[in-house]
Amino acid sequence: MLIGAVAQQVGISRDSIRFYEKTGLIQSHRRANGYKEYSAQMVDQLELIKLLQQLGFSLAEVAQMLPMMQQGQLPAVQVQAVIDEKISVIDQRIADLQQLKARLQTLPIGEHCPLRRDCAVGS
Amino acid sequence: MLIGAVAQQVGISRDSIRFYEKTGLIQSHRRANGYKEYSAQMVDQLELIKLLQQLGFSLAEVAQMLPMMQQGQLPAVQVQAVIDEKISVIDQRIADLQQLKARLQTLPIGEHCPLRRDCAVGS
DNA sequence: CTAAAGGATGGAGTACACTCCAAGGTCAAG
DNA sequence: CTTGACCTTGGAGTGTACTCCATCCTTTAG
Repeated sequence: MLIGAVAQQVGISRDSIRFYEKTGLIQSHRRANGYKEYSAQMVDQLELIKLLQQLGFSLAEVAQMLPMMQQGQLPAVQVQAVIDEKISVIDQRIADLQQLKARLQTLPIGEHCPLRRDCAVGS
Repeated sequence: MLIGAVAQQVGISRDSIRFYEKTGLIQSHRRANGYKEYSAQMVDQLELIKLLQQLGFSLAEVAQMLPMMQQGQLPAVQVQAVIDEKISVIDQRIADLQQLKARLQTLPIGEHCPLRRDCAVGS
């Protein structure tokens, strides 16, 4: 596939893809005419990148996680350590989010106010 | 408290605090000498800001969430809608993180490789 | 009285992740 | 053989969130 098709399928811009390539996050090969050619797996890979980013990982972190996730078979011991570390980051983040959610849910929202003029509604 | 003490307690820079103030996220009042004075609650507030940011909310979003969270008594209906929206964002984020964690945990890490030369360990 | 440790301000600079633009090449359709 | 849609590169510009710097003011210790 060419860049435009990939961009459309993943739902990101061509410029983002070019940017990722420039920074070495992804690779492509060239057609005879100089156009970049992307495989179907690239769509998956870019979707993964997109997801990881939405979850708050920086591109540097994504670059670290990608090779672990995209391959079917993985090196070993040291990689497991990195994965464990990422998992604990994720666990912490989940815990924080749950705590935040609880905090939001238990806010005392009073019958107070609905339409009274002594009620200062922000906006 | 003065800015330095607050910064140290929260674990952020004075410049960050000044930046938050410049953008209207927080407020302080002045001492007679022109120095900014911060209350003890400001420490809590800044810790909340820090947490929300770590969870991936932008300062704009934090600005929207802060007034809801710091007050004891809240306006009402429309605010509840905003809170519900934030909670669903949080739920989605938790779900994604859990899925990602599962994906990381089920990666096929082979006995493959530990110290063989045909093993391409990234770095 | 002076020096050091803080505080204030304004403005420039930085890192990250794009985003936009200009100038030009490629290719299928009419 | 031109038009239009798509591709290329390089480089400039943007938004967010700081970070650093220079210059100046205030307060406390010696």
